[in-house]
Amino acid sequence: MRIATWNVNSVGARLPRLNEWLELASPDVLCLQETKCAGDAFPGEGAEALGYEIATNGDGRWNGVAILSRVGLDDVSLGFPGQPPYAPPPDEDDPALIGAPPMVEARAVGASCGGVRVWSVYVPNGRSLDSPHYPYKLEWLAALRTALADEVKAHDAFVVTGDFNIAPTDDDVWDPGAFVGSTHVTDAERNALAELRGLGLHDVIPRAMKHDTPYTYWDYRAGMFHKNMGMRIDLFYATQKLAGAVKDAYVDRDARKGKGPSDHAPVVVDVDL
DNA sequence: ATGCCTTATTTCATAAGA
Repeated sequence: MRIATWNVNSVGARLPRLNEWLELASPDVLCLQETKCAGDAFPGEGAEALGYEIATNGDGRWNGVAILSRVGLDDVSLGFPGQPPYAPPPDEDDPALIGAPPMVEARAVGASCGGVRVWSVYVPNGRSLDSPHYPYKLEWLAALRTALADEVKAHDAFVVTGDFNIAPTDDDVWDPGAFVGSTHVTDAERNALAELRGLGLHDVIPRAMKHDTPYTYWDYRAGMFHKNMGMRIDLFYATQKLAGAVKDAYVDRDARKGKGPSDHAPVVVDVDL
């Protein structure tokens, strides 16, 4: 069984690359993040023609997650119990936003696929350490851990995967010095990952395919992909049952090349259950 | 080696991404 995750940075803009990649890599389950489309607007005809069922959770312009599966798609959860809304402080300069209800964003979708409980997550970015988005990120991760505790107990074969927007160690960024004072590398964020692992989840680290650095994201700007100035922020956290069944795991950096790529590469994990 | 930013929208400018 092949399970993959990919932040596509808009499924609409990435549609030709996505459908091409589905045929090429032929995953049984594909978790998507940053689909950037409403749930009922997901352009899934190409995937369905290849035999995939699709579960989507979408907001529209931002966020958006999905699971594509050709090995069954049951017990779909849009978001998780207790998922906190994003509620920034009122913006005095924008009266239209004052009094707007806080919004639970489309950042998580769960489903049971071929005997594996799968969650596709897009963790909030955090933006900067002094932004309200940063405590939101930490709160979101704490709530995710609480919600998944029961799921991990209930499913031997379990994985939560996607764009965590956290580099687990300094080895997971090209230059730790460039991140001093930034999000994605703080002790608080890394502790949140450690808390998740504390549920009994294992970080399945993929092969890099090149450079011995299994980065999954490279900024579009300044040729950073070509200089291998990247980060490993797309993670695959699996129970022992699933992690112990892994036969191969790799970053498909070829998908980061060529015309119209996402800024993230897919992570592909092969398991023999 | 595979190319020097991209996305959707409040569109010819902006916010967000990480």
